[in-house]
Amino acid sequence: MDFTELERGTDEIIPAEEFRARLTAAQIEGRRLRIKAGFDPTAKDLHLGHTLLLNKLRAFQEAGHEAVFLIGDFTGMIGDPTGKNETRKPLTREQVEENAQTYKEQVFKILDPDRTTIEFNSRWLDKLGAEGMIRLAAQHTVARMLERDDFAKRYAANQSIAVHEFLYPLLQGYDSVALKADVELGGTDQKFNLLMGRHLQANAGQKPQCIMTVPILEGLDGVQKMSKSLGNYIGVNDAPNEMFGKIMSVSDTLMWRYYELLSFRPLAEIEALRRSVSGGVNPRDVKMALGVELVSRFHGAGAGDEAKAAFIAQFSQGSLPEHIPEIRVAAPPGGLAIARLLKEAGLVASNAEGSRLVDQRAVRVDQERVEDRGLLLSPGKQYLLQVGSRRYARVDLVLQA
RNA sequence: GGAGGGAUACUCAAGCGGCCAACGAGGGCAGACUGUAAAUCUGCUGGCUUAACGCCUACGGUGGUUCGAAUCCACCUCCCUCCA
Repeated sequence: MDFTELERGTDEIIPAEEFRARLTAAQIEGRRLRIKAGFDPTAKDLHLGHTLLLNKLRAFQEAGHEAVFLIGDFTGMIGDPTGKNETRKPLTREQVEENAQTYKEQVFKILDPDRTTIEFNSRWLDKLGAEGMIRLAAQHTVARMLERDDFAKRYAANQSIAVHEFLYPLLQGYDSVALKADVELGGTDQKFNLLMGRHLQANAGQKPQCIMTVPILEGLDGVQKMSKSLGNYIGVNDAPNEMFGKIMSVSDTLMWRYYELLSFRPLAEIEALRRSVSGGVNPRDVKMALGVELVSRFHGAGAGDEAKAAFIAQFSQGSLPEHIPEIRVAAPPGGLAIARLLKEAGLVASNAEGSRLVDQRAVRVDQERVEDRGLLLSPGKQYLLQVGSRRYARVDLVLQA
């Protein structure tokens, strides 16, 4: 039996031998395994980091197994403390449900809807009750809980750990018991939680799940993990040109990481690209190819090439972007100061920032660099505003009523 | 329950009566150079204002001392450590 496709791009499989044995046995018996991957609906949008897990889930799906896309609507109200050095503020049930809804639309860009089971963990956790919770908590010790990396660090650094944060891994583990999961997928930072599932399943008399971890995808900065709150993410729902642009802004080093983890190209092909770059090919072009692949994946065939063309036109040839937001702004008869206009147009956050940027020679009106922060623009005309190379607006300056 | 330490801007972190809108670092933004890359150099990084060394808001919260407080005092909230 060939495991390469399922095991590609994973970090750890525990226990590795059992994993293979289980797959083989399932095949022989003609049985489907339940593959669980949980998502925390604490954010509205999925980004490429999440797709690593989804891609993997899909691989299992294609191998004929049952993919369980678990939405942690109950646990989302706690918020997984993983990687955070502070307690998250709990979400309300409404927020969680709203986010869960948008998740569904996004995941089916990757998963096959007909072969995906969507579950919400409130289904069983709501019923658990205080008694159940206590019984669950009794199955683990504080000392072992503190083995978890981020708890250990926070404890050592004199940072607070709220008691309810200990419940998160327990509840996530209990999900595996409730689902009788055969395999659970998660990021490497989830290892502790995933192992908890094994522990609780064993206590419940179930065969403990195998766990598979996938690497954490670095964000655009190349250092911290991709996350919306850090603003270094590429969203599944990002517009094609924006998605392409973000990929192009990634460093050359990080580009290879993205190739490794996000591209569906065979590893041999990626290796060939790498050789071509050391042989003198411009890495920019290789990066564009990645952009085309990813944009097409999320926006349909052809979308990638269009985004590439738009990118070249705007940034390589310096022409204006296709879609420039148009805004109408009212001005007094004597004219409106440039900084204020930038603020009204939403290009800067405050008048002070607008003035600073003018001083920094970052502002253009009708393609002309503005040198004077005292510039007044008179009403009755349309102006093209630019701040830096990325912020644009076309403004209709009308006479104030 | 007792004793002690701490809370400063996006983050870390100085400041301990006026020279503090607050050192420094990181991050971010912008300019130069480029491939919207990296590296590097430079500038900016509270708001408002007809721009000035003007006004307003800001150093966990509330009060107080003082001509003047991030800086001193009291109480409160939260965090951490040790003891019980």
